Amino acid sequence: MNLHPNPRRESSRNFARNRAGEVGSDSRGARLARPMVAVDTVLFAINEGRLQTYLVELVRGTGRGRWAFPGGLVRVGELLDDAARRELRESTGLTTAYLEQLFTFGDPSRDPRAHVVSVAYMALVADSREVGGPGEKYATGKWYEVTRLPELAFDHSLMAEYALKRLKSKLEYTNIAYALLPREFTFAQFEELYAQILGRPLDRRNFRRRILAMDFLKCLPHTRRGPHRPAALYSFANQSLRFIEML
Amino acid sequence: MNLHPNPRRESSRNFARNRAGEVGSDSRGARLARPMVAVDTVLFAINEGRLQTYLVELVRGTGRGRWAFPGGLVRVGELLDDAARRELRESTGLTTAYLEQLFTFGDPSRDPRAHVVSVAYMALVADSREVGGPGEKYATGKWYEVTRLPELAFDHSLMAEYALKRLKSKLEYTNIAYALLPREFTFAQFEELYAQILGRPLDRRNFRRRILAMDFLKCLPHTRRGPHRPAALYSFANQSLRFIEML
DNA sequence: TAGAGTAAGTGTCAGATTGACGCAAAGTAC
DNA sequence: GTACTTTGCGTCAATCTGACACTTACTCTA
Repeated sequence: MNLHPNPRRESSRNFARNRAGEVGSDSRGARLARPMVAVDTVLFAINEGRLQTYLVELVRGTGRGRWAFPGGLVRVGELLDDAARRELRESTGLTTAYLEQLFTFGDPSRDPRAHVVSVAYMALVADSREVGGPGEKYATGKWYEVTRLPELAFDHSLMAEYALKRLKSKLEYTNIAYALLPREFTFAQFEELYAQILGRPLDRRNFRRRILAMDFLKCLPHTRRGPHRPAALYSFANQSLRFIEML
Repeated sequence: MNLHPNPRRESSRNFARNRAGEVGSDSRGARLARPMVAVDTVLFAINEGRLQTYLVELVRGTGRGRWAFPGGLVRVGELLDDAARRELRESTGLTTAYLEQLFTFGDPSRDPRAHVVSVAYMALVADSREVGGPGEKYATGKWYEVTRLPELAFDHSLMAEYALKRLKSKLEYTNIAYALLPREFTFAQFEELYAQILGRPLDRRNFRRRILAMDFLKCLPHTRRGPHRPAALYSFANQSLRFIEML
């Protein structure tokens, strides 16, 4: 990050030739004999109390007609995070979302057409209605419950698994839930979110005690009124990722 | 992972052209306008009771004379893990080591010569004496204490930070220490390893209680004899990564 | 062979945390 | 005002954690 372009730099072209030579080049020539770099993003949201993820239907290439997470090639000069954000914007219209790098999948056979190294991301949004159409690149875009995904293209089911695992574990020791909830919410909503993602019921009283001890929620002065007893409203003290102190 | 090369695949060349067109191509032509993919490996070992990491001195290019973690470009058709293993073998002679993917660094300015996306790995060896010379590619190879690293090339100090953080946290909830210890060891060695990596002293009695409760060590029938009271010898029940049950 | 030196090995107690458990309060709808 | 539904809270027992110091077992040397 603290690197400055060197004034006496070699040209990119020469560098490519050097490095490719260095690693032993492919018969088709050094310039083509390189894997490509892509990003793919697993986008999560809670819809009607269910954890869902956004899939797009592929129109081109081998995966045609199959479902996948939105993604695409990284451009030269582009940050990985920016590439993920750009692809997400192009395929969902989202301009802001929580975004986190997950893992990089590089098996040369993961895409039958070419060696594409894909950096997988996880993204979170609070309101799936912010997500527009699938853009021009894909046929359809659709939310699926994470427990009922269709068959996915490439190695995207691995990515799904990985993303869910990461989300689960970050729920336990960070305030990451802020990215999946509206600005104000009841404790019941909050608890349902945890139960839904962790995939198991939680004891209401113990859960409340544990969460309030973590001290990242603040109780708002007003309440949500409805057919039953009014519910206190809460919001997050920080709308950015915080790690909970663990000993 | 469960993808098979498609018999009716497009040629790699066409695919590259399609995809590059799809993302909006660079002025110098689609084929060159792609980031390169590299791997870099942060290798750890305990030497004389200190956590150290292996650095190589760069001979070519901009970083010449500076220190860096061993790494290099990924070849077409090569798994990322294999690339990391290959580079590690070429620069240290190591044929086996614990290896784990850490994070992918893709800032286009991280290498002033070209846009190189680097997948960082962490590797662990039990005995640094297994590590031979730096191979042909580098001028020198040397072990440095993690607390006293020289200035590093590229963004490698970020990688170092990242690797150390990962190692610390995995110590807490896995048996990863097996990869840094000889087959048999005393409890004192084990404790020193933790204290060294975590960077803080541990209470011997509490630590022993906690570790033995995790139940991944087995006490061997023989002891290490020396000038003082004989020490019981231990070894790991599993020589592969296990996660400790946490509620 | 006895005493000094050194590292190994062990137990307790107080305070904090966790998990199991059920009932009263506050609204709306009829 | 009664029924219904959701919210919101407290206690107890068991477990876990962190602080804390002395005894044991061996070697070396005088």
